[in-house]
Amino acid sequence: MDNQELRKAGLKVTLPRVKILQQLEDADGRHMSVEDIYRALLEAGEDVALPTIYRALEKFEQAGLVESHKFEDGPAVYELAQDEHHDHMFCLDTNKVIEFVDPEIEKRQKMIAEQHGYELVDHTLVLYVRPKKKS
Amino acid sequence: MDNQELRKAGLKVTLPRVKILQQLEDADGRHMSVEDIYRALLEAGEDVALPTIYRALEKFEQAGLVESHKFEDGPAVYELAQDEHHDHMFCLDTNKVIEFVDPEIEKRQKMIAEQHGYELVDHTLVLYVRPKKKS
DNA sequence: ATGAATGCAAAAACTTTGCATGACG
DNA sequence: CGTCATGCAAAGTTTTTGCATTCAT
Repeated sequence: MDNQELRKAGLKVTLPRVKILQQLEDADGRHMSVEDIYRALLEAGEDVALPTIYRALEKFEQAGLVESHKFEDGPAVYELAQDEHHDHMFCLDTNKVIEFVDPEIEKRQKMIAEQHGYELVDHTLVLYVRPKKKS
Repeated sequence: MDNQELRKAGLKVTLPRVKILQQLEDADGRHMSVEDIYRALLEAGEDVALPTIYRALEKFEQAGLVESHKFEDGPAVYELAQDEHHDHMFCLDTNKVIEFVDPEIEKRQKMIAEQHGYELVDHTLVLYVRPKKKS
């Protein structure tokens, strides 16, 4: 099943790639770092080298299968690409990541870029938040 | 004059700190990496160690004197803190950085955080753009 | 068979830390 | 003077690269 995804993306189907993709699927929305994937595979008895994971994810991203993000400091994290674009909210207390979309914000970004004579290629928007304290 | 800024911020006024702050002032809006500052100081005949620059900027940022940003990959870049908050547009062709503010986007960010039960502490918004191609 | 992917080791890029010395207040 | 900043060297973290071997098609 992953094989189809990879093949469809024009990527050679190898065991490491299938396993890495599976990890992201099993993560079911949670964002994983390369290290996370590496350790998860180790525990599953699969021994995949770190550079392989970096290279696979790079390919996956180029193919549009996954997206990477960098929150605050720390390593890049990866998630399966979803149908609709979304931005992220990062909770500074719990490190929890929440996804959201705001059509109005999206629209204005495009508008602002164009007002400056540019074409909007991509954007990153991360809201750093804390649980609202009840007063 | 920088001395006042530093003193006012409760920071000990040392030669390296003054020189570093000067570089950011001379940069006049352009964002500088630690390496940029380091080399600029070297060329100016000032010999300041890299860790000193990192540590000084860390202090400056805590004191609200400077802001740091990370665009795509590459090193963190620093700029003098300005009165009003702003976001950034990063040109993928020229690496030029353009600053902008959109009150509507600001408002909606806050709203979205609150709708999810959070308090908006900070945010990063970077538009990655390319010069509009004339068709 | 051929080109691409892997694994290993090594390096690169950026940043931080430990510790002895020196400077600010 | 006591404390904090500095410089140096070394290490830490994350990511990339070179190269020989293996694998997919």
